[in-house]
Amino acid sequence: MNSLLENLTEPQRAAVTHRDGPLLILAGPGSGKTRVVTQRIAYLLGQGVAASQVLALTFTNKAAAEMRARVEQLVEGRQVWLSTFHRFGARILRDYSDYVGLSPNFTIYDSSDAKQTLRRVIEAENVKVMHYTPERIAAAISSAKNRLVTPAEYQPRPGRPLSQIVGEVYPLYQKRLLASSAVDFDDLLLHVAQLLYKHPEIRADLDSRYRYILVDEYQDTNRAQYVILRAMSKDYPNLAVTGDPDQSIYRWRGADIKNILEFEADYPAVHVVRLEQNYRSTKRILRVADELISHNVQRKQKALHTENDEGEPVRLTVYPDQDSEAAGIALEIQSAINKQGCSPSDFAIFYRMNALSRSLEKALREAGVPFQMVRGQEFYQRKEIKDVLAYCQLVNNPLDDIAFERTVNTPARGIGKKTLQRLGEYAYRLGLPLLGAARQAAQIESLPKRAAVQLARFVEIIDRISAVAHRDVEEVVGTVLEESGYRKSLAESESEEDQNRLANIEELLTDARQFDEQEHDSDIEGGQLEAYLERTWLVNDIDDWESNTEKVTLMTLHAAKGLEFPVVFMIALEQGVLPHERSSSDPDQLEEERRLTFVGITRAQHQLQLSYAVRRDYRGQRRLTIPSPFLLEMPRGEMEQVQLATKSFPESIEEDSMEEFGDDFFETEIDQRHPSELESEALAAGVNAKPPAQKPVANSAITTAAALAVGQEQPLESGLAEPAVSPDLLTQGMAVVHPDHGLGKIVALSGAGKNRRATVRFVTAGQKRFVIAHSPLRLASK
DNA sequence: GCCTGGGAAATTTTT
DNA sequence: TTTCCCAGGC
Repeated sequence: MNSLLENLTEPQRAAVTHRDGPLLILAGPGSGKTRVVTQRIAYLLGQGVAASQVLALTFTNKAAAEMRARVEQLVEGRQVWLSTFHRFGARILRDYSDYVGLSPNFTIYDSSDAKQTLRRVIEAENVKVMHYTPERIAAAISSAKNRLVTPAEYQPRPGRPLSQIVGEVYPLYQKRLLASSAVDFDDLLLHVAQLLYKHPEIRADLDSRYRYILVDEYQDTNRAQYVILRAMSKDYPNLAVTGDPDQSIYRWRGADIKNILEFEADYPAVHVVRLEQNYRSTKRILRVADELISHNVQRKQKALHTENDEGEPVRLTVYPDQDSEAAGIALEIQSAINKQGCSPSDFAIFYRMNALSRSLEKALREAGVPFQMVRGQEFYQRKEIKDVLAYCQLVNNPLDDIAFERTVNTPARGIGKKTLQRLGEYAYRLGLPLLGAARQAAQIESLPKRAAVQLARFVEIIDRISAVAHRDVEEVVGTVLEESGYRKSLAESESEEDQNRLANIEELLTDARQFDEQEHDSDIEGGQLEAYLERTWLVNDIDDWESNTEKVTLMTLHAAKGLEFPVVFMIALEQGVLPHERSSSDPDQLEEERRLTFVGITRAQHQLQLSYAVRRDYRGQRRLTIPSPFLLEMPRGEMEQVQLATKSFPESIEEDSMEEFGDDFFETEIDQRHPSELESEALAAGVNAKPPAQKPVANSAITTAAALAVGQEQPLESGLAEPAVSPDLLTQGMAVVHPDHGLGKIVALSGAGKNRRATVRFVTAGQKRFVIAHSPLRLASK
């Protein structure tokens, strides 16, 4: 046990060994916070606390997985409950579902299901929504739920049309969810919070069941989470929270930074530990981060320091456009791997929005650098996967109308809009779920005989699946595929797209089998299927991000929180991107964007490059950019600027041709300045600008390599391909070249003339669909 | 009832 | 640029 504490600093040890009473760990980035939390768990167990009395809550699945692995290392085989808040909420709700009006086998709707439900409600009740989209309304409802405002409590504000609509829709929406025995993500917290304050005996029970609660990223908790934690720490106030106000980046989801700023007021007996020594980054990186974040007003003063090396200057690189930004980074990584023996996993590239990753993917692929992208909700969100899972969902919860609607005519079995409308009316009148109504199809007068028969057949399918619902998930899924005819309909299809779907479905079977093998000790009463479904709803991907794989990591700044990498690239530090344009009006939101930037910077251990592009194409539009104001808030003395610009810069924005890549595309000096470059110029002047020739060797070598390669790329490509052809001349099986994806083969064609589309399978980039007339596809020459 | 094509709208971050 | 929705034709 003592060895457990040996390598800890004094404050770390204090946090680990604090036994009873509230504990606030203010942990700066890279201060060993996760280590402290996991060791604390081990310490408590070592002190004789039962594993079942410890509850550790995180915000994301990634963090939970990471922590679980570390705890497992420290105390093998001791099962502490460690999960995300939402998953915890789901488990609690299973036990107490009837208290909140749910059945124990309730469904969890993801945002698109929730949106769909909202649509149905608006439609059915004929609510006037004016110009407000379902998304806007959903966001407003979500925000109310996060603030713990129930439908009954919601007060529309006069003069706020959106709130008037929400006041009308929110209760209907909630009623609909309950009727389907479904919850949305927010309900997982809202219901639990209500349960706790409405039922003192349940509160007391849970409070004593979880005597030691640890919370990670406490700065990101919202009102509902706050109330849940308070309720469970009354009789046993052994609540240990860790967090860093400077890393609060989920305000938009209702996170209330006050929760952590006022923790000491909430728990007067609190013991506060500050972890301010950073073990991750170089002094220079840390100073840049520290100086930037000091521009925030809403924060707790913190003295970050490190005993690490001074390190290299933080680099600020200006690229002419996003493609050279991507190519430059890709080549730099490539050369570091080849020449310096770095591993691809040493590198990470962060961006503000997923939409910014495209150029990077392309550039890395072309450079032959392996990478992994962390994108939320990949696999389980695919249409075919959701279709198949919807059958399982309906079998698991027959009240689930969304699942019914999704499955009833997928694959097509002749049950159309009219039939569904009539069925819906009947169900609504009698207060039945759609599946229940379908069981009575023969008695619905408005339904033609044929439609009634089809519905009855569908009900039979569901019943046949239900018959095996208690078996292993793989068998359930397999039965769905057979009985529903889903597999057959895909297998019969000629299109490559459907073949792909088929492959995905096979993957789902594999996933189900793995689940059966690994999670067989599940203690959920509803059995395997329910446990599996819960995972598909709350875990965003089958294979989450892997830290020990030999790949470069691409992710959003939000996803990067809690991670660290030797070398970090942050792209698009541009006004409107970082900070995001939707945050510019509100000072609070601007502070959050600054924190987001802070989070990104502090992920870097040894090297950090910030970059922006002078012009950037975004949703089809070319824009000249303005450098992020955050760059001006960073200490210039710690930074060095690299400017890659072009002589032959297009004079007008309309000019959409990029063909003038020449040998002199990259210049080390700016000869002819584009108006927008004046901005970057001004910035450059302050930032220790050095002529590239005098830069450190490593940098200049890389820069030159990047410049050369990018400069040559274009002629190389065009040399390989023929000029564009008329769309109708393309036939299946033809070899084509795409500037982004390289060589591919046409596997399917549809439409004609300028609407003719081609599905192309690329050698390296997988399968893509194009409108030929608008695509840069060329015939490959022999 | 089903499918296709055309047009319009919407684009942050995650459970 | 992509995605979603709807109308119209088969």
